[in-house]
Amino acid sequence: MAKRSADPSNGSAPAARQVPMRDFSRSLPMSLLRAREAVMRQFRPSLRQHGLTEQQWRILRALAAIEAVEVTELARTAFLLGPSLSRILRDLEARHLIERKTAKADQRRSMVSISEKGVKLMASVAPSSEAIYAEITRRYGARKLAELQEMLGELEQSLAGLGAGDEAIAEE
Amino acid sequence: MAKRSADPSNGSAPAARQVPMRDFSRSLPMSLLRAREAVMRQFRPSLRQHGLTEQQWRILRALAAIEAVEVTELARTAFLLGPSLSRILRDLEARHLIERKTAKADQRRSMVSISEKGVKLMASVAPSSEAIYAEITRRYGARKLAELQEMLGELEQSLAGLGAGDEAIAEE
DNA sequence: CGCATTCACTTAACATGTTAAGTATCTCCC
DNA sequence: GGGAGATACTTAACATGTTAAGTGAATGCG
Repeated sequence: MAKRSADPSNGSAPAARQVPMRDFSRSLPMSLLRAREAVMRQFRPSLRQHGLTEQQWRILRALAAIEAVEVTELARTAFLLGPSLSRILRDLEARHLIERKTAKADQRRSMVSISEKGVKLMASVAPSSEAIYAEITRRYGARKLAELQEMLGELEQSLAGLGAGDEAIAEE
Repeated sequence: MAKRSADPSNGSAPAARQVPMRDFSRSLPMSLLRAREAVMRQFRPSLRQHGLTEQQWRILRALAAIEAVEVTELARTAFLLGPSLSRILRDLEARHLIERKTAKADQRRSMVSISEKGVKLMASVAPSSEAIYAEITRRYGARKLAELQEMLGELEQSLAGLGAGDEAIAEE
């Protein structure tokens, strides 16, 4: 349908087809990207209705289960880089959805926690969020979903030691 | 190690644990996000050495296999939103890695193609990129990788009809 | 023909991703 | 106890993600 015929009538066709590679659209990164987007597309409308972005929601969820965390650990939990987290925390604090106070023992650290208002917001979002997750599980199959997550985890594991490129491994 | 004990000495512990939900870190979106990041972390150093971002590389790869495409179709192929693509094309054109000319039949459309310089750049990146992909395949297992991609594709499929939230489905 | 709609982008504006640099605090060792 | 280095963030700067609005060119229809 969307197939494009060669159309040799093009007067000055530039270079192409010179670098043979795997079919791009079937690469692992693209598969992961598309799959994740297909999933997140389901959640975004509901979050948006409540004035939350995906990342803000991640932060609130990470905070909901604990009393307080340091920013660094929160970054690890919510899988955000420090600078992103720093900005988002500033905004969430301005909206009074979280609270921050510097640790007594170490003035460098600041402990972050969810506020009452944040808890209430979460409570208003959670039902719809759970419903969407349930629908995804229903469509894809609970067993298959668990298997997929298992395989994703193993993929992570198998790449764990491969480093960020310039860090020479120290233990051998 | 990183386990945090309750520490009841906290004078004014704010709200927490109020909204029971699935363990956040095991959610499907997070699994997909972490897996993709684990994969892309392998590729980024090599791309960066050649002055390319992940998205610029996606665009060049999408262009390498064809003579020319419209921007809209390129957006679909490279899985980028129009505005992102528009900016990146502007930059790639300024670097003479791609070429653009407006279609004869329809002045609105512009046909994008990779340039000679772009082809050469791709040729210099491709070997390392293929090597990395091969190493990932080796570590994870070729069969398992194919299976994973199959499952990711099925996940996409099973969510295909679920729409962007506000579009009423017409066929039932 | 004329004009409202649609279409194919591009711009704009704001949030986040990403790397590098800055700042304040803490630790350790002399 | 004092200064070098490490730590825990925060800022800065630039690229991309994301939605909405803008622009110019086709299309359709009265």
